[in-house]
Amino acid sequence: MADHVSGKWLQRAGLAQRTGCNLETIRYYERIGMMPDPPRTASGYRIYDDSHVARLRFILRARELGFAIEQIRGLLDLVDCGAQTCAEVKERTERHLADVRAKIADLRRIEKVLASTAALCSGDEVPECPVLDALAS
Amino acid sequence: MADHVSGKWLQRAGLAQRTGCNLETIRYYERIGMMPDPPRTASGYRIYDDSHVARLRFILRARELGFAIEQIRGLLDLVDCGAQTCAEVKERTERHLADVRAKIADLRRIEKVLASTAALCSGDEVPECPVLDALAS
DNA sequence: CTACAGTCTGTAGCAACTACAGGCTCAAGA
DNA sequence: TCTTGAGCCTGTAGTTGCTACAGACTGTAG
Repeated sequence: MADHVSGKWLQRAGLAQRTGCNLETIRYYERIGMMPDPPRTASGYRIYDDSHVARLRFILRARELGFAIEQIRGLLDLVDCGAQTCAEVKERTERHLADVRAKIADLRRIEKVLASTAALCSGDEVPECPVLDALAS
Repeated sequence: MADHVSGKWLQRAGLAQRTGCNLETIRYYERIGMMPDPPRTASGYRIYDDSHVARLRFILRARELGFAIEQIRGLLDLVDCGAQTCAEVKERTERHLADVRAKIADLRRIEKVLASTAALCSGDEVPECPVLDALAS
């Protein structure tokens, strides 16, 4: 049980540290089947290797780019089957990109309303407020 | 029990219809204390009037502008106490605006990465894909 | 030999809803 | 008058993506 110190394999904390992933999130990904059930030591401790590091990094990068868990699962399924094609992945990426752009558009609309309404505020210690008026109207 | 038809007061579905709010969401807002517990008919049906319509619209508008429930609760608390000042509301609005702008910045970073990576894709029926490479790297 | 850090499991909580199931009530048509 | 069906009631579970705990066990260092 000292090989995880010598670096031959990793325990959960090691995987977390190598990937920047939260400790509990690893277990969560295993539970929902994004990460495989890892082999165990005789006493039940999880054993990870570089393949786990790579897969978890893939998931985390995709999450950083805003892909939903189910979308990432889809990508991983493709790759796991060796069935991925650049055409398919590109299409999925562009669909996701469209979602991202829609969210940006939503937020920019919100930003405009907030900024223009707040700009009407006197900022004085008075009860009347254009922001409240806008919300109540 | 016919006054809600004549328009003197509203039942839950009427309030939902007047505000565009989902039926169940009304009950949810009552449960978490954003909306007051409404008076009831003898048989337990909720009774709403214009004050409920106004308050619910306030909440829904604020939600549309991305305010979190707790922020809205804060604004409503101010107003309910008559303690609101334009200065205070402006400050809260600008804090929220900063959050919105941060989210936009995040999404734009994501958008750039997605767009530039997808642009590298051949889109062909080949297994190699720049998007997958970027995620795996 | 004993601390104590690390791991294990199951479960509960977060935001902000949404959607049932199973039981009442009310108004309208036969 | 009776019945049908829509609408209301309550409690609870599901959603997404984690995060955090409690209580038990294990492994290592002093």
